[in-house]
Amino acid sequence: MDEYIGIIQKTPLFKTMSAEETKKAVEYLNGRVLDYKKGTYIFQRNEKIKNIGLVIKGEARVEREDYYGNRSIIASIGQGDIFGEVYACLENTSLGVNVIAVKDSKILMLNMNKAGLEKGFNQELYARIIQNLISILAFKAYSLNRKIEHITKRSTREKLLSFFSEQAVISQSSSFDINFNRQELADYLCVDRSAMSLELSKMSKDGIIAYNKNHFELLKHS
Amino acid sequence: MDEYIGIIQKTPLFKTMSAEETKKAVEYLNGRVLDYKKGTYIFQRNEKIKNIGLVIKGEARVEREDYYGNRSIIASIGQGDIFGEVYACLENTSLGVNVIAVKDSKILMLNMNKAGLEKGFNQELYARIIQNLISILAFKAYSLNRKIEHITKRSTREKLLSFFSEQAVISQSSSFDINFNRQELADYLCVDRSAMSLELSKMSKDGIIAYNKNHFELLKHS
DNA sequence: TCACTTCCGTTGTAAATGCAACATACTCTT
DNA sequence: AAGAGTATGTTGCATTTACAACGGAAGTGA
Repeated sequence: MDEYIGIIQKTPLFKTMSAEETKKAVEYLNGRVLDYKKGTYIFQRNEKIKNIGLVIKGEARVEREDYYGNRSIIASIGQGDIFGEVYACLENTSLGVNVIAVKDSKILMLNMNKAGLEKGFNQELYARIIQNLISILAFKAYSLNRKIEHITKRSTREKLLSFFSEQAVISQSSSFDINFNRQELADYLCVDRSAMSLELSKMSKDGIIAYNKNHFELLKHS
Repeated sequence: MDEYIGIIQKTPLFKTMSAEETKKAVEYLNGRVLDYKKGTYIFQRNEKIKNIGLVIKGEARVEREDYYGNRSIIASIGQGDIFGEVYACLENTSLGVNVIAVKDSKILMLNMNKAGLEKGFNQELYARIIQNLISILAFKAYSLNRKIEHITKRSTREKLLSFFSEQAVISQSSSFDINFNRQELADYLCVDRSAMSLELSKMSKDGIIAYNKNHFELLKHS
């Protein structure tokens, strides 16, 4: 276990913790490192999970299977990423997705039960873990909310303006850089890349925005 | 305060608690009932909030203001609903929306700081509040995730099938009732109601689904 | 410099969507 | 049963979008 502490420590769940504290925390949470062969299930649909997974080595994939058996990839999970935290915190909800190892992987399983508090563990440390968990969940809800706000806009132009407007507010300036390339931005906003490029051109012609590569500026209009 | 315990107790934050425990819990969380006149701000953009609000009486509205000053309504919050829980749990993120009283309102403000744990409060009770908070946040992330999965589908038909497929999986049956009427379903999936109705007809003609009012059935195809 | 790749913008076309307007069906009240 | 009001289905049309295909620009490595 000790050899992995470096990776473990970097995850948001153990934020603000020293290596020593992380080690203790992992112990509190009943941490166990499990090996999964490429192609095997880590979590399976309809399971009720109580553990959060943390990828120490390898890679996993979250897949959803619909009514017809069609599979679609929801997310890829690499080293240092955690998964299952939402379902592990929902007692009455069984997993709606499969998590599969796409390479031979080592996964740290952490039991997030409230049990820890009662067993005379270091309470201050436990409180920090819980605090971190809350931050992770809150940030997730926050991010998803922002995304939904953009993609619920009906037209490509509105989606772009919604996104740009947010960026402007965040950077407290009418001009800002974005972290997406065109394809990524199109995926994020759920539109076609070329259609988006076209719309960007139009918006520029209409004098609403100006841009150069990944630098954008909102021009004063309404 | 005591007169409101009935309302307070019903919120998810105090789930599984008796009236007596709820009273204690509110005390732990430094609960204060504040009055807001119609039209006044409860929370304002750029604030860093530490309190969760709970509507005891009246009604509030969450609004976002974009770069151009245009306002749009994000949500309405009525008696028994809580708000601000996501931002209150994010230390470094200031509020991106305004919360405004749309009627004269009484709001219970609850301080969710980790402070409680240290001050010799009833630990078991505190743990349950935290557990409830975690459940609320996890459920929020879960719900948003599901919605995003549906609305990121590119066509109306795919969105509908994504939604129906989930309903089928949930009810473990190919036929099920839905809780939305057409307009609500259209809003949820971010499509035009009439276009959606048309698509439903087509899907029925194509033999993919059968439906009557709010009862739907997925027919075996791929 | 020359291939090679990746990213981005442009064009044309077919298809999907939003929108408005109307028709029909259902619900509720009196 | 009548009538009002609401929910749902249908139609036609204008617009938007996705998709495919291409060309140019910029970056990379030999």
